[in-house]
Amino acid sequence: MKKRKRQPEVTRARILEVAGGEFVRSGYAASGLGGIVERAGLTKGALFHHFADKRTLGLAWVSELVADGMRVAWVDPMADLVSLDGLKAFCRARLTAMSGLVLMAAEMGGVDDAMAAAVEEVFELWRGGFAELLERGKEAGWIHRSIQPAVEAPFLVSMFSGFSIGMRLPSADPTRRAGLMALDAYLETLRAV
Amino acid sequence: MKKRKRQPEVTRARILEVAGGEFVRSGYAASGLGGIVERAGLTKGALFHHFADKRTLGLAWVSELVADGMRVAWVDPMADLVSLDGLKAFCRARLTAMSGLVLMAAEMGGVDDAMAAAVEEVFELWRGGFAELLERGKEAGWIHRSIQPAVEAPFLVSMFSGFSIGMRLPSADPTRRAGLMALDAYLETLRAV
DNA sequence: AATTATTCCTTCCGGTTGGTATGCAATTGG
DNA sequence: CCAATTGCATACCAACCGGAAGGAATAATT
Repeated sequence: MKKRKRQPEVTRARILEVAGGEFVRSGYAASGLGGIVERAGLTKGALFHHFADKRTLGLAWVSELVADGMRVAWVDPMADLVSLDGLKAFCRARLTAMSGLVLMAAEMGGVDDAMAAAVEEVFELWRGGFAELLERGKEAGWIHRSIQPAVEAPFLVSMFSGFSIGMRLPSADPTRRAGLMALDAYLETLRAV
Repeated sequence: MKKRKRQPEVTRARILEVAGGEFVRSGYAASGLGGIVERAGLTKGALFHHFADKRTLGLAWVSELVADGMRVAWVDPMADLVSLDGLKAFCRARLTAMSGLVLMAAEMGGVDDAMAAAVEEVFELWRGGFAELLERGKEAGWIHRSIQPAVEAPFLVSMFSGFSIGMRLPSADPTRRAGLMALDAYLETLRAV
């Protein structure tokens, strides 16, 4: 059982992971490639072998890791939700799970079109997940018939984006808790009568 | 009537304004001081005369211009709202008015404590404005009695933060419009019966 | 075994960044 | 009217940035 000494995809994944960590912590622009490769225990040579430039690295992170994270943290688990109370608990638990994506969205808005498009795709995944869930909930009878999934989904995504931002700030705990209460109250409006 | 050649506070205000524009467009980290003074038609000498360093500049922008903008764009006009329909129209019109603040919040979250605190203060202004408005609406009878202003306000602020992020992305128009429809529907739940 | 291609590292570079040192004109105070 | 201070510009710098070039090690192919 010999250990491979060159494992390209492992190295690539490692770079992506460390870079993503930096992006989430400090933002894209504030993250230096030097710091990234240092944390990864590599050098710039390795980085530039796997990624053409910083933009490509950021792009790969969004469309690979973040997109996967979206599926794993939101879209897939939603398939298991079978009640409004389940949805409420789920939302509460996942509140900040996408703060990296939201940060990227804020930063890339008017700066880099390709990046903004990649971010938008992940948001579309998110919205799609919610829409599908709501549709299922209507059929199963625990979401009110008057709810239009395609209308409510973008609203939900905006909301969770906003919460993700808020969680990055040093808000007082009562304020945070109040937000969660109101979130619950809103989700309650989706309930079938 | 001689024109003054040195107008310190005008210069200072100009720097703040231009810097803020850059921060909003590209983010704080991605905004270079060189570009800022160039756009302002000044030099670094002027900038560093008025501000100790980049952090101080950013801090001053948030706690002066952004805070004032919050009052002018949200808090003050809220005093004139006397109906839920008025509130709905107002919210629609102001959707993106604070995208700069939100961006700053996202970027500064875990990076700079002082900056995050300054941003948090502006968010607190925002929440306070909503809370006061809802309180007044309850007394005036166009907000439902069951609404707790201190609970709903943080939720509203999170929502609008999220919408501000979304507006920076190249989302399809139907998606945007759907979000607005759902926003209206949510605001409707605040109405007195 | 020899050759070739891939993977990763070392080293370096030009440009840009935030920031400083200094000089001098405009203003202000006495 | 003169000295002191303020307001801003010029010139400059060290550090860091993203990125290029090319060499060494490993894997694949023959």
